[in-house]
Amino acid sequence: MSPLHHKIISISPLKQIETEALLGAMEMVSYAKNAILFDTDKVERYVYFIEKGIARAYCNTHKQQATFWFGQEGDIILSYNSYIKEKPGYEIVELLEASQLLRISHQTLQGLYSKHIGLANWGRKLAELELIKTEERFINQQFKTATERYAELIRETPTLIQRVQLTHIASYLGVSPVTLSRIRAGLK
Amino acid sequence: MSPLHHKIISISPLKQIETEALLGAMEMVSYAKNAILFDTDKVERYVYFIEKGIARAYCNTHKQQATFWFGQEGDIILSYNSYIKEKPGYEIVELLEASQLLRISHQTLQGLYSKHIGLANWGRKLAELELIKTEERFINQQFKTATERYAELIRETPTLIQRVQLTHIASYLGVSPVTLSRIRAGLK
DNA sequence: ATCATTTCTTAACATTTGTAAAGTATAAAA
DNA sequence: TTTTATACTTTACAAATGTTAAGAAATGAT
Repeated sequence: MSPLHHKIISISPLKQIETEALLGAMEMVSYAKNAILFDTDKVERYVYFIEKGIARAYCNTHKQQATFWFGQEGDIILSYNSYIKEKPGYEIVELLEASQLLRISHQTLQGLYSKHIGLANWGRKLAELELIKTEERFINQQFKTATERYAELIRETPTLIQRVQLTHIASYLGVSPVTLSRIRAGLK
Repeated sequence: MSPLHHKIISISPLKQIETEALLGAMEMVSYAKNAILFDTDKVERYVYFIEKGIARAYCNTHKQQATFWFGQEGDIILSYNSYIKEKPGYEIVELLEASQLLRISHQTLQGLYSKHIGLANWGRKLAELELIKTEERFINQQFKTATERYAELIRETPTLIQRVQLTHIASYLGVSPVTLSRIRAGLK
């Protein structure tokens, strides 16, 4: 069992049969660098877990690409908007490197949720963990300065800076590339 | 069955026995105006639904009270941080009016989740819906101006402005009270 | 009703951030 | 390698926001 498999099933305690049902329903897919995984105006049919690669989610606002999420190995890629509301998502997900992803269709997952109580609680825990992450990022975004957030980013995900171009980091931090340059110059 | 009860059980399809188990485990509690519902450094034991009243969640940052959430009738009050991690939350929840809340203990809820698959999926849906809300607010916060966000707030929750003082609204929008005054003056 | 307190607005000034443009560095392509 | 394109930094200036302080409005208490 791969580290990714292990991470997926350790989200919540599962019975043997539930583990097999979940992992058995997943398949590995490969994408080239710069591939668009999700696009706006499409209802996304799959949930993905990143085995290898890096992903970026962004919205197209007034003439800008507004980056609001990065995913690396072990992270989940999921349009909750598209998934819950069964409407086209507002986000675009792009793969910044050649990537390998583990995927499972929403339809299959729904079937598993309605059959196995362990998997229903697994899905609950998954959503709850994602919610905490989003909530923490929201609070950080609103009440810390861009300088503090950049320092945190370096501390907590130092590899990200090396793998992602700074224009995307700037957008993610909610400042212009110029301001990010000034922040970086000031921290030296 | 009250409108709040109805809203709670319509989150996800439940069997009769599940509906009864969930609603039967809830109790109504009353709080005075300005009561502190959650405090930092305490692990919160209950989840609340607002029957009547209005609530505000905030963090204490460098000399500021940073408001990041308001709840009104029908909304859920839940410290996911405290709940999932079983650690003290970072947030304080204050009731801005005399309030009536429906509550259920985390412990009871966990028991229901492990017994009834319908309730496990109800809890999943609940977390997923909260996640979408948080995600949307995050994106709004990062990529819209304070003026746009204030206009949206008036459009979508007009009663909020009347029930909550503007310093809290300003904090919620991520700007100073002075800037909010300027925004309001500009929209006339 | 009157007084005291709190909240909101307005103004002046300082600071920060964005925009535009130029230059430098890096990476990709021929 | 040379050329081309892209990404990053720096500068100068404009626009927006924060801070402080003062006055107006609203609220609460006696």
